[in-house]
Amino acid sequence: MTQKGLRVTNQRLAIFDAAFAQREHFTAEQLLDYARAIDDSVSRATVYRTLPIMTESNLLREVDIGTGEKFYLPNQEGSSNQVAQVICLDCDKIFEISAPFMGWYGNSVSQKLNLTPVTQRLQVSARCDQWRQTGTCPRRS
Amino acid sequence: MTQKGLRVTNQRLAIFDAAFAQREHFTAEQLLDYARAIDDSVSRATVYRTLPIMTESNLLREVDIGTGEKFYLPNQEGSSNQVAQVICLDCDKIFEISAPFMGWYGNSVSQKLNLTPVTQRLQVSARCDQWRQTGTCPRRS
DNA sequence: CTGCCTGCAAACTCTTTGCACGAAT
DNA sequence: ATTCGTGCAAAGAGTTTGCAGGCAG
Repeated sequence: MTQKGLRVTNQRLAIFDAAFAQREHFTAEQLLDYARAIDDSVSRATVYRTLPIMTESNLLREVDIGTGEKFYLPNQEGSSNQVAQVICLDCDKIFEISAPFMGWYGNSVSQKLNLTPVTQRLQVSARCDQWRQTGTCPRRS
Repeated sequence: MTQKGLRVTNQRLAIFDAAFAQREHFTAEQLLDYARAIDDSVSRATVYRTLPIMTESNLLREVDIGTGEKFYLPNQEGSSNQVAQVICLDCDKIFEISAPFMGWYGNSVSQKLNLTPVTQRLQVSARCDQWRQTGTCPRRS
């Protein structure tokens, strides 16, 4: 791990383990809780200093849905950047959906400006009809 | 303007005029400056209280590109919600591009979850090759 | 040992809000 | 006269940073 001059500390290990144990989106504050359950010496500052390292290494993906706080998700192997987020307005859950057409779309849209696309995000806010009627959210990816 | 119990104040007029005079994206802070040039009694609080009124009335469109601050743009007539934002990573400019197929994509992605799409956003980050080579950004919508 | 890493707390940015005054209807 | 709108300043949420000490290498 010293490849890039990064040191292996107990705090970083706890944060890494906590992050990779998650199967759903989490916030910085939640990650702090999870990491402290492993090593209670982890501080908020270290979490905030470690998150950029992990996202820049493509270990985590950062998801900003415009709610003030950022969400993170472990980057599964094989998960590309061709992913759309569907946010359910009824249960506030974030679903990640494969969107293979997005690459083409980003290209087509960028070409009009003579630009080269780097990243692209499709974000859909949606309602769950079943939830509104029955009070239960049947489909949870 | 009293249709909805809203009062016509000099501050609101200044903010409205300042907003509609813009042809590019602006922030709340910039709008404060512009409005104060018209009526220097306008306060930051009033700008922040007026912006939600204008976006909910569809007079302005709110654009969040995940940089911490929100951007706003006067809603031109005929501009639909089928619009994608292309952010140039070199000049930080935000381009609004018509994206007529977005509705279909939102549907297709939501259907996998049995959800009904409400709003959708496509955001592309891109590089300007010409800017990186020549130092000038030739294409500006 | 050296220098990166850490916790703490303060600082920062953007936005929201409580309060008493002021102005539109 | 009534009620809504306003400025001010403080509060708030989420995130970043300066500093002195600590630990990996």
